[in-house]
Amino acid sequence: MPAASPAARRRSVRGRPKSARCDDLLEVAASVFARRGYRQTDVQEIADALGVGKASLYRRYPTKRALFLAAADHGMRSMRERVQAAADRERDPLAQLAAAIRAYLEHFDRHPQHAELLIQERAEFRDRTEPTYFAHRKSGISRWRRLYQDLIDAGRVRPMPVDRISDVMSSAVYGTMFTNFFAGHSKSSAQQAQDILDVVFHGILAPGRRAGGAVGGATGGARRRRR
Amino acid sequence: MPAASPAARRRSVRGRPKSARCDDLLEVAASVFARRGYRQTDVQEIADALGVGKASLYRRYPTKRALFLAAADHGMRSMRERVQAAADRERDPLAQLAAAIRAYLEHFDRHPQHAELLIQERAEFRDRTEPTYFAHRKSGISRWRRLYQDLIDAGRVRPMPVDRISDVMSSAVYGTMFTNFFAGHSKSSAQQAQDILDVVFHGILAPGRRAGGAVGGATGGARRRRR
Amino acid sequence: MPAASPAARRRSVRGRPKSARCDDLLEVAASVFARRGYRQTDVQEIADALGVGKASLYRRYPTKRALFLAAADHGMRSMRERVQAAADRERDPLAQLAAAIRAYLEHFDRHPQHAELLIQERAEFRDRTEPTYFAHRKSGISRWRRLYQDLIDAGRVRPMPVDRISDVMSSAVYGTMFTNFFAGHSKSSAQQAQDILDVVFHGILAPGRRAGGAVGGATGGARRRRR
Amino acid sequence: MPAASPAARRRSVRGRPKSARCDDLLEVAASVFARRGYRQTDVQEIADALGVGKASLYRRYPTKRALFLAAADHGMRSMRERVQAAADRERDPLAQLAAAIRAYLEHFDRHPQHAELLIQERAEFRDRTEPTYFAHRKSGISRWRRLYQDLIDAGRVRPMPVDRISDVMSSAVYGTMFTNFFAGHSKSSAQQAQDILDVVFHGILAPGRRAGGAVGGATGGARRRRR
DNA sequence: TATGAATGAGTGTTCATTCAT
DNA sequence: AATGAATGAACACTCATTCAT
Repeated sequence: MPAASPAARRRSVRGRPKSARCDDLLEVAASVFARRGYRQTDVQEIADALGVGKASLYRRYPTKRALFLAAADHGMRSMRERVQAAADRERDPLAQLAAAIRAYLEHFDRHPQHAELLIQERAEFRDRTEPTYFAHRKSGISRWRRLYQDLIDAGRVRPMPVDRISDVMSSAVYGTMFTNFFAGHSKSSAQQAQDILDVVFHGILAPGRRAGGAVGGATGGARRRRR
Repeated sequence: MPAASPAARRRSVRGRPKSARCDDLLEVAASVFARRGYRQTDVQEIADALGVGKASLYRRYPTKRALFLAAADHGMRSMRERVQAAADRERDPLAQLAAAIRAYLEHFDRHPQHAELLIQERAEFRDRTEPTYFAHRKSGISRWRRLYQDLIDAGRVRPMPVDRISDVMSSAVYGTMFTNFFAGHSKSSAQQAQDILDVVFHGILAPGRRAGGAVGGATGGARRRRR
Repeated sequence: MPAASPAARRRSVRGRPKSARCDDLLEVAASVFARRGYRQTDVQEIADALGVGKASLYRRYPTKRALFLAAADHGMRSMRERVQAAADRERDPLAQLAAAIRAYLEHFDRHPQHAELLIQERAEFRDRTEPTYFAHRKSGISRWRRLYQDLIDAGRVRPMPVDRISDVMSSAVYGTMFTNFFAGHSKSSAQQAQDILDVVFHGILAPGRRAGGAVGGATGGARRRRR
Repeated sequence: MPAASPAARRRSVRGRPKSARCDDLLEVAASVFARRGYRQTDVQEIADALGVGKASLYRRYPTKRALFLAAADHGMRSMRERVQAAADRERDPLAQLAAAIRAYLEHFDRHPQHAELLIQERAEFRDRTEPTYFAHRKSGISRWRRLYQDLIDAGRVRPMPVDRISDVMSSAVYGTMFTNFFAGHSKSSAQQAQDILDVVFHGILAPGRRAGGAVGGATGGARRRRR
């Protein structure tokens, strides 16, 4: 189908489910929102980028805000799918974890607009009951909590509250993503994933000195069971 | 005040003297910007909060943007001072690190508006060559890199690239701060600092299993098996 | 309307059709600008006078300045058309000249706002490369220069540089218009035209004394006696 | 007195009558108003140019408007003085007229800011009962009307209403001044004065054809008494 | 008196949203 | 249904004038 006119193209998909075109729409919207920022984005720009009239956009999404949030949700959903799929391709739990982190960093690396939208969302819609990202994170986190618990039960991970693992791991990954986004990459996503895992798996203290630390030790609920 | 020259003295009393305190001004501006968001904030609101005329603000800061950036810089500066001071109160390097992390998390806990401004800045001024936060971070990071190297030299931390420690630690702390900010606290800042240190110092793997991991091995290489 | 193609036809009815008449718009704008002055005129006032929204004006003219200049150009264009038409109705060259002057003065008499805009333009847009009036004047002057030359060739006008006739005539007419505008009329436009023509055609010196004047001699040179 | 400091200079004229410094002040104000336009001129700019505080200006002139009008009046007064003086230096009435026109054009040539202020005044203060220029003109015109009448009585100027001479002459001179101002000079002021006088004194029609004109002739009150 | 600081009232321009085809 | 025109509500910034030394 070489170079159909927009009108013809549109006609040719008549009857196709809306969702396909809707995905395109949200991708385009995400790009524009990310490139220009929410406030700087004129709805007309998105309409132009899509080759449709402005009012047609308003037909599908009642407000600019709704359009933006749909685009943000779409980005998060596609990220989660990618991460899930990457994890599912591995068998070993630790390998699953590694794959997930890699996939996560790589996703935002390849789709920085999705990271941008997280920022924009927070900046503009501080009132939203739950930010898109954390809504998704919460619903995705249980898989990993289960995984951590299984590893502890299997003796591969030392006994400790799964919350602690989960929180630190999430923060490290999340912080890396934002740092990349804000300040640019210094290393590849794969290398960054390696680094996180090396530190989180093995710690940084020299083996012989582990027990004696004045900090990070048994105090404050971080009571290590082993001595 | 060692006897100013008559001319200088006269100049100093010419006209109506300045009135408002500059630090207060930036604190108030930061609060309003954080509460309402950059775009939603009418400069008039800040003027009202200060009890001054809008034009008086424009006398000191030529644009809304300049006022905002001054407030953001002010917030970062005060955070850094607090963190430095906390670290300086400790003697042991690991204790310094712990104190710094605690102070960092506590600062943003007590002054969430400073975190908010980081978001707002990114959302509105994507073009700024270097975001405030990272400008400050870069200039503050060297202290910690030296500290990590000293710990390695002293045999207290196992040999590894200081970059790796620095990046993971920074990301974990930064990610925790943003998570707190976006999704609220589940634990106290002190506890969160403990958790980070426990994981980063000791790792999560059970001692017996450390060497054999298929992933997260100690090697620096990005030995990716797939792709 | 010879059967537009379906595509063109469809495009032509896309969206809400334009409504307001452009000439009316500029006439109204000219009146308001003239009545209140450029700076004192709030664009809203023009919109109100037209019964449209302010933003609708900005749709057609991107800035207040552009709107003003369009109104000024419109005024000059309509003046020139009127003058041309009046001259074209006459056959004899001298009668053409008389008709043109009369029409010119009458135009500004009936549309004083067009004179006002010339003043306003100069006052506000000193930087404009060429004032509207003189751009129009330059392009209209050649007709008259040719006419003067023909009259000299035909022996009806005494030999002299056409520039001199053209400059003095233009200035007299232009000065009369501005005087009327600033200070009000003391006579009808037709009478003023008569007066100018009487003086410029016949001079004021008594016939017998013509040759001997100490000043204003017929020579082209700037034979200044002093300085 | 080589290069006194502003303060010293000011001190050195203490006791001197106000008017001298007032003239300087108005000249400076005129320059700034002319260079930037009335609206674009910030009172601060004039204060800076004078090396005084803004409030000190407000002490002498209660409003920006009053300051401007004083500057405009000052410019007109100095023009009239110059023109009067030039005319007074001549003995022959026609030479007086010539000298006055030359002086007038030369004044605005050398002080274009005075022309600018006439424009600005009209643009900004349309409500002023009588524009500065015409107030001055009216009070200065009687001299010339008397002069024209004397010339008619003496038989040097053909019998005609003095109004007609006065109006056409004034308009030609006024129009030339504005044309120079708006569109730049094509000739020297002295040459322009010559041209005006040549045309107004001798007319442009060839001597033999004078009587027969279809226009500019005896109609409309312009009834030439001589045949 | 002379001054610089302070400010309130005013305005050009934008754009999300609605309307009329 | 689809579209471009129309628009009201909003807001950053200016500056003549006043105020407090």
